[in-house]
Amino acid sequence: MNPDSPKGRAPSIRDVARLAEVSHQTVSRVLNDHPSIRPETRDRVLAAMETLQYRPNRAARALVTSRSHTIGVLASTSTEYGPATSIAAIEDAAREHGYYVNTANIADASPEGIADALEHLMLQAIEGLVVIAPQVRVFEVLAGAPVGVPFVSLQSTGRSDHLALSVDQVTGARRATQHLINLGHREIVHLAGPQDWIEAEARMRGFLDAIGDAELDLHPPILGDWSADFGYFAGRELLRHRDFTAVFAANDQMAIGLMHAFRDGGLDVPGDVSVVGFDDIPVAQHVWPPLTTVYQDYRESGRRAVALLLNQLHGEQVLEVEQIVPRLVVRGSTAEAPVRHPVARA
Amino acid sequence: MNPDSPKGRAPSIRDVARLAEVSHQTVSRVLNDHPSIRPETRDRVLAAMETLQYRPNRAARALVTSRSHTIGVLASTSTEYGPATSIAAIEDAAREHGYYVNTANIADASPEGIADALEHLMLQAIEGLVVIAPQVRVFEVLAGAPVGVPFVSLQSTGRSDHLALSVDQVTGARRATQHLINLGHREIVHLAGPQDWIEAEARMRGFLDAIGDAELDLHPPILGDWSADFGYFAGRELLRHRDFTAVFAANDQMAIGLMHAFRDGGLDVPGDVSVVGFDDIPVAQHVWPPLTTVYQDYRESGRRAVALLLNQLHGEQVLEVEQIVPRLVVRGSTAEAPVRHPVARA
DNA sequence: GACGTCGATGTGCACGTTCACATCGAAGGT
DNA sequence: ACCTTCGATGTGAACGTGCACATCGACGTC
Repeated sequence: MNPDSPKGRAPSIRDVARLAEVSHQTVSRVLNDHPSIRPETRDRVLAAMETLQYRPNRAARALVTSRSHTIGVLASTSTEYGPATSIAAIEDAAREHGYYVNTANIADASPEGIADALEHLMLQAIEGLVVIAPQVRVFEVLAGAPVGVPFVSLQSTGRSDHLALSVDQVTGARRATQHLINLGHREIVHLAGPQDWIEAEARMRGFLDAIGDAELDLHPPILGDWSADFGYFAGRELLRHRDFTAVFAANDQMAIGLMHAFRDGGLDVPGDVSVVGFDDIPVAQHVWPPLTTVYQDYRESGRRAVALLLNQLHGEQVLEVEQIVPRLVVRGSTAEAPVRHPVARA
Repeated sequence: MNPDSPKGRAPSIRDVARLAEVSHQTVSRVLNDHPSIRPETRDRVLAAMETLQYRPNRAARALVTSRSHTIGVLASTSTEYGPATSIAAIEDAAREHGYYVNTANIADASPEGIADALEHLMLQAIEGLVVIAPQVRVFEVLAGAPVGVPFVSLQSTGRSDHLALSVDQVTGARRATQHLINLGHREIVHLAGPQDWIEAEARMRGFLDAIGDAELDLHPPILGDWSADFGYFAGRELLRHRDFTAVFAANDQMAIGLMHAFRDGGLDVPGDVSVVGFDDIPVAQHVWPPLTTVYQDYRESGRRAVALLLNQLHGEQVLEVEQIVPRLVVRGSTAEAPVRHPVARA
C-alpha cells in the first residue's frame, strides 16, 4: 500500500534513507544518537521514519551487535506472591533501561526441569540472568553448566560465582523468633519451607540461632511446601501433641493454614498459641487474627537485582549492596505465652 | 580455547560445517529436520555441534525468516494471584511450543502507560499478543493503534477485532448472587471492581442480572480497586448503615478485607452477614470463616490463550472455544439470611 | 594560500542464518 | 543402454543493521 516500500516487507533503514535522500548510514546514526548529524538532516530522517512507520528490526540489530538486550529470569514458583511481585518489578526496571525480560519457569524441581528452563533461556541469547528460583539444586546445575553470562540471585547463597542480593532472611527469622521469646514463649515450633530452598534454609537458620541464643529446647521443625494447605495439614498434626505455645511459620500462607487448623481444633490464637508468618502478603493483616509477620520488600529486591545486573553488564564498578533487613510487623496473632501450658486445658 | 573457533566469537554453522566436512547448508538442514539427509551425515554434524558447543543464533534466524518466535503478554497487575497464575501458564505453554514470552506490565492505567507497554512489545517484534490486562481502555488503545499481529484476550470483550476466551464471568457472578438469594437474602450489596476492567464489569452484570431476575431492590454497588485494604475500608463504610444481609465481593481479596471490617464492627459472618468472593485464591479456604467463592481456572485460561494464538499464527482453523464456566464453591462465609434484619440488633 | 583539523556524510562489508537454485550420482523405467 | 527422477549435497545471495574507513567541504593557522 505504501509506494515507498515496494515489497510487502516492513520498511528498513534503506527505505527511510531513500525517502529522506540520505545514505542508510545516516539513518543509522540518527537512530543511535550519533553526535555529528545536522539538525536539519535529522529532522528529515525522522520525518521519513514517521511517514513509513519505520520500526528498527531488533533481530538485525542483535545480529550485528551481538547484544540481545534481553535478560533472563529463572523462576520456580512464579505464582506465589513474593516471586510474582519481584518478577513484575524486574520487568518494570528492565524496561526502563531498554531491556527485555524473558522468563522461564522451572516445571519440576528435577535437574532436568531446571536444565530445560535454563536451556530455553540460553537459546534466547540472554545477556544476563536473574535467578529467583532459589532451590539449592538450581545453583548446582548452574555451577555444572556455566551459563556464560553474569547472573544475580535474589537470595544470598554464600557462593562466590555470582552476585547475590543480601536480603537478610536469617536476621528476619531471628527477629520473628526473638519476638516470640520476648513474649515469654519457651516451646516454639518452626514450620519450615522445603529445605532445598535457599530461603527456607536461611529462615530455619535464623530460627535455630534465636532458639540457641535463648538456650531453649529445640522442637523438631516441620518441613512444609509453602502452601496454605500444608499449613492446615501441619496444624492438624501439631494438635495431636500440643506441647508448644508458639509457631513460627516460614511464610504467611502456611501460617494462615495453620491458624485455620488451630481454630478447627479449638485452640485460640493468640490466646493459646501465638503464630508468626513471613512475607507480609497483602491479606496478612486482614485474616483473623491479623497475622504478625516479617515484611519483605519484593519489589525492591527485583529492582536491585536488575540494577546489579546491568551494572555488571556495562562493566561498571559493581556497587556494594547494603543489606536489606526485613522488618517485623507485630499484629494480633501473637501474645504473651499462656501461664499454663495449653495441654493442661485440653 | 577451542582451536576450531578461531575468533573469540561463538561458533556458527560454518564452523560446524568445517569440522563435519560438509557445507554450511547441510548443517542448516540438520538443524531444521530436513528429510533428505543421510543418517550418517546427520550424526557427523550433530557430533561436531556437540564438540563445538554450538547454539543456533536466534537473531540471525529471526532476521532471515522474519519470525521472532516470541509472543507478547500485555498485563496490568501481574502481581495479583489470577494474572500471575495465567502468565505462568502462558509461559509454560509457550515454551512447550518453542515460543518465547515477553511480558510488559502497564505502569499506570493512562493511555500513555498502555501505549508505552505496547510499544515496548512491538519493538520486540512479537508474533502474537495475549492481553491479560483487561481494562476497557487497553482495547481502545489497541483499536486505535493496530498492532498488526493477532491477539487474544483472556476476557470476553464483545469486540470482534480479536479472539477472546470465554470465561463466563457473568454466569459465575450470577451464580454467586443466586446462591445468596437462595439462602433467603434480599438485601445484597455488590462490592465491585474498578469498572474500567472488563472482568469487573462482567461480574457486575452477572450480579445485576440475578438481582433483576429475583426482582429485588438494588443497593448501589461500591466500586473498589481489588485490594484487601479497600475491602476493609468498604466494610467500615457499610457498617454505618447495616441495611444489608449479604455482600458479593468481586474478588477474594476484597472479601477478606470486608470480613475483617465486619468482625471489627461486631458483625458475625455468616451469622449476621453472608459474604461471597470470586477467584478462589489459595488462602480462601483457610481464612475464617472459610470463604464461599467462585473458582476460576487461571492456568487453564492461560493455556487456552496460547493454544488459540498459536492456532491463529499457524493459519490453522481457529477452534471454537467452549465456554469455561466458573464453579461456585460453597464454604463457611455464607448462611441463611437472619430472620431479623441485622440493623435491629445493632 | 597551502595544510591540517574536524564536522557531516557516504561506501562496502560483516554478522549467522535460510532460501532458491545448481550439481551430481544412483536408481528405475522403457 | 539411455533418459528421467529423485535423493543428497553444495553455491551464492539475501535479510537489516552497525562498524571501519573513505570522502568532501569549511574553517582556522602559520
